[in-house]
Amino acid sequence: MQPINKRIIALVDCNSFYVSCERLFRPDLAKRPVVVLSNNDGCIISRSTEAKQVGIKMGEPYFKAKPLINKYKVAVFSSNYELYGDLSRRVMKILKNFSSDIEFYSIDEAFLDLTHITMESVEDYISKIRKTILQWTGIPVSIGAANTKTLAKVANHIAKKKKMGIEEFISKDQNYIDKELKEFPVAEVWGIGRQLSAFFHNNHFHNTYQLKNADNYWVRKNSSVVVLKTIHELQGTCCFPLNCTPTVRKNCCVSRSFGTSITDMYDLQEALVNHCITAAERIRSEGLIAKTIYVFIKTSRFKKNYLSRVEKIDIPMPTNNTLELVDLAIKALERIYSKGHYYSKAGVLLSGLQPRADYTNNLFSDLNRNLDHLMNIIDQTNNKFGRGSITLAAARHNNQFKLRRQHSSKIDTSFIQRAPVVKAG
DNA sequence: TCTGGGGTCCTAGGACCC
DNA sequence: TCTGGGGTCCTAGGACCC
Repeated sequence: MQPINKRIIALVDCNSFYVSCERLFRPDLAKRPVVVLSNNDGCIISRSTEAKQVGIKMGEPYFKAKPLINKYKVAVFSSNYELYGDLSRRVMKILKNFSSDIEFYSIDEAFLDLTHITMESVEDYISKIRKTILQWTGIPVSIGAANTKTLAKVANHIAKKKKMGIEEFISKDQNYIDKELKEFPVAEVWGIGRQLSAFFHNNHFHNTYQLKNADNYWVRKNSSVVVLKTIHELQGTCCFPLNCTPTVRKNCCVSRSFGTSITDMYDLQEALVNHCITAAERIRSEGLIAKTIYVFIKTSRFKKNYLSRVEKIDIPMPTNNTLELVDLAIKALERIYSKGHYYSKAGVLLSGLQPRADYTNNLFSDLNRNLDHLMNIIDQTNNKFGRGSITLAAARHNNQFKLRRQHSSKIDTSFIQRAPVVKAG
């Protein structure tokens, strides 16, 4: 029996999003291979189709990919999150016009509930979405539509290979979908990563159609409940509903690798203070307070004598106050620091987050009121005059920690001073 | 020389309690 | 002193996602 009112879910995914953002201001790169690098110009995190075709792999370290990059004259960009964030907001804003039920899944992806569209008009509708985004922002997207998120993901993968950039399973019969699933590698299913695909491969599941028909009991016994849900989703039963109201996050982590490794505790302290300031600002902007703070430092895991240390401190009175958090972070660092190691990364994780408004004040809460007020003033000032206009002395800026960012386009479409200049005539 | 950063959820195992 | 069963909570580690 067919369930009544089967959902129609579309997945809109921006093609090679970071690369597409950079290309907006570099039309000369439209047909050339392009890659975007992670922080510190470390790894390749976005590739144009042409870059994929010449064999550059996702996540590959930049220095390892350099021979190919030179050989094929690949254009290289450092990541520019101000630009990507702004373009993402523009794309999402357009999507809201097409459905009010929308889950913003990542910087370049969103699930839309299109149940209000008739089955017959789904193809036209998603095609219209695609054209509108391309016309209004210049960003190419692929769209897949199906009854469940997992199938919409499959459809999206197929859409990526089609010229029109769309694929829908809504008006198609089961034979059509099964035929596509037989061609679809298990490793590409949403929720099946490296370990699980190896596991299924070893157990003779070679395509997604076979996975879809796997024995439930066997799967539950030998794998996890998440995989079982994934299989139900492949069969067309919704197990991962759309999450349209953003939930309060549970953690906030700020960490960076250093441009060059450091040994001195006060250098580590300076980096951690900066991360702590960022993390505190972030949770304040979301109206949250933290119950626990973790501080971690580590040496390079690619070198000998890898060292990774973490210290957890439970905060007696949950807070989002920079001064208190920085104080705790410094204490934590003093406990875990040991001399003579070359540290390559440090970070702060604020955990047990809860809305400030939900927290019941106690006898000592009044003590914090002045500090809260101070934080408000600092946040307002920094919003108005730019980040870091007011900061802590302990966050003094040392160039040593500056990220390597040698290939940045430096364009920021949300900040007029950094908009590109066009000269006429 | 050079190897990102930020999330979520599940599971197993230990501590503790009745 | 030893023993059983059942429950909760926490944590670390693993797997996944983008």
